[in-house]
Amino acid sequence: MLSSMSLRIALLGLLEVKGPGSGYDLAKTFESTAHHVWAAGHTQIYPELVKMAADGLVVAEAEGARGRKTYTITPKGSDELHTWLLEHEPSFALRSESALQAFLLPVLDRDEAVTVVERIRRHYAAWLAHLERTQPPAGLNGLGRYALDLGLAQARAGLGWADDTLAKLRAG
Amino acid sequence: MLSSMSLRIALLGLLEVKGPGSGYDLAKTFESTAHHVWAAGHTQIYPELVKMAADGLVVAEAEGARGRKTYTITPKGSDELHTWLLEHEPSFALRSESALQAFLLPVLDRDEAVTVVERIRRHYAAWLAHLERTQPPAGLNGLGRYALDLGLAQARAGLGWADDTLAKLRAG
DNA sequence: GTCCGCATGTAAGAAGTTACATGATTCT
DNA sequence: AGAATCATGTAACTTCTTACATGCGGAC
Repeated sequence: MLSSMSLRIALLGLLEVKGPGSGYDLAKTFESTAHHVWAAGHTQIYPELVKMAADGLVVAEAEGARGRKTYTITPKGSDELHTWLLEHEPSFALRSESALQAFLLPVLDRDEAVTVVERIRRHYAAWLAHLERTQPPAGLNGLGRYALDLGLAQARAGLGWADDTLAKLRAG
Repeated sequence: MLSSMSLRIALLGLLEVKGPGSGYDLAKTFESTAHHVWAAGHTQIYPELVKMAADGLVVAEAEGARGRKTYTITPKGSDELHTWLLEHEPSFALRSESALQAFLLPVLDRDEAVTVVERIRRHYAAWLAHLERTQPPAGLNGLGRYALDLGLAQARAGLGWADDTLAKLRAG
């Protein structure tokens, strides 16, 4: 077993809850439901499904129009999903461009720093607005509802940080 | 210019504030000060410095014991750093294993979900404790102080989410 | 019939991880 | 002398991004 393979896990989760689907379906669902926890486009998803099939985590039935393949999760795939959830210690490999900008603020003079923090603030505000518009998707058996709460909490924390920091910068 | 190159920027920031240093110095400083905003080990840093030197963002003086090279930021490097800070729109490419676990919670039964959230809670608690112990490093001219606040806010948000979620799971 | 969205992919390269390799200095 | 830590690197691999390529089906 490899160390990360989070994309696999996310795909297995969608297949387990939504039932069988094509790569295209998965890519769409990914975009609309899982994008804020793990981003991945179709160019990453298609080859990954092929590998997962080779590893016996999913099965593909080649079928219908323009070579559309429908993937179904196997018992082995379901096992892998549950094992990962129960046993994998999530890594805190943080890699955030806004946090990096925050880190580097002291190299700027005050006005520049204000500009940068205002932009970060707008980003958090936009993200928060987006999440507030997002309803936990129907037909997914609750999948994503807890992550949505987490996202909201993090976005609000970021927004609060930006406001505090702007106040500090303007006062100092 | 490439789209991301955040590692370069982080290194330029350290060189600008701390003054010249070797790859080893930078790797150490990275680990102790910037790790919570952008993780990178020496195997990534050494080759990157070579490329940055080739691009004229830093200069290396080969010197002293065991081939230790000291890198100094150039005006061009400083330019690049400031331009990035002022102009780069940070991307929100989120990729968090804990958020993914949160997303997938509904595939588990209640007791399993509680176990997973408790583990995530421990992680946020450990992170928070670590950040609370961390003092904004002296000798770095304030570098990292704002990112530290941001990290604290995010860790507290995560901890709060875990507590709320545990309450919900146990009540439901 | 032609345009648009559906649907599937490949290829090249950048970024990041893990494991390995090597030699110099300092401490005991 | 031996151990620990300083200090630098390479190689192989996985993961992710960007750009390109292709063909079907329905709408007009």
